[in-house]
Amino acid sequence: MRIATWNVNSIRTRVGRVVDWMVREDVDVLAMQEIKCKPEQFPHEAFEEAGYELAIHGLNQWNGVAIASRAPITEVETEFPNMPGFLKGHDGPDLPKEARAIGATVDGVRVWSLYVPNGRSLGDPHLHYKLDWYAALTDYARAETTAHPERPFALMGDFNVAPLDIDNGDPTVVVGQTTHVSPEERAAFFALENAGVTDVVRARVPEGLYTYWDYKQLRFPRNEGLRIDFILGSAAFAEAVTSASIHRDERKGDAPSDHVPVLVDLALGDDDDDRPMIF
DNA sequence: ATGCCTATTGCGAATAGA
Repeated sequence: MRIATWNVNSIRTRVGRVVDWMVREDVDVLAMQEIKCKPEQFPHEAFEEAGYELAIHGLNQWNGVAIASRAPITEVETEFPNMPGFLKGHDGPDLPKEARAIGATVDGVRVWSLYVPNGRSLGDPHLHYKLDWYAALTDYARAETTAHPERPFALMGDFNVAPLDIDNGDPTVVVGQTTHVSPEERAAFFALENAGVTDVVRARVPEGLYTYWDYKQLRFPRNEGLRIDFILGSAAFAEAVTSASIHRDERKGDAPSDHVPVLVDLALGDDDDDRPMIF
């Protein structure tokens, strides 16, 4: 199974690019973030014509997540337990939930497409929201990997943290001045990894390969990006991974997303794609 | 450097992204 994540930054603007890439790369499952539309606005025909079914969670022009899959999608959820909500200017326990998470089961693999809150700036309430979101996600990951250790489980998406200094090549992203690299955000990311899910891509790609470059200030031509998009897999998921790649070329050309896709190849027990069963 | 990129809503300026 070839499974990928991509912050598409509006699926309506990017649908041709996204489906072309999926077909070209023989992708079986794609977790998308920032679709920026409601389900009824999603360009589903292009996916269906290419052989994919969809699970979509979008409430308005902000955020929005989806999963496309060649194999049937079951057990769709649009939030994890205790996922925080957010409403600017408000505080409290019962704020509306944003469209930042969708979970589904495909071929026995439990996958989530996640768009972690940005944080906006140091000291902004949105940063507290981001850290609360991480804490609830960490509790969920620990519970899920403990309850079903045999089931491959993956958290995929835009985590909006550059965990290591080598993941930050953007000179405007500075420890002590901006989000994404603060000790608190990095600690939240590492706590998530310590809850039973690990980065299955890092060891398989070159150091200093980013997944995001700001549209401004020639960030991409200067290669001043961030590595903030990840595939975090449980032990059962991680041991099935045979290869991984970051598709930097998808930042080139006309009307790219500011993020590029991240892909892993899984050798599952019932995988009949590429390896004949030998008796 | 007084400007910077893109998308959405809705038709312009505001919000958001990171």
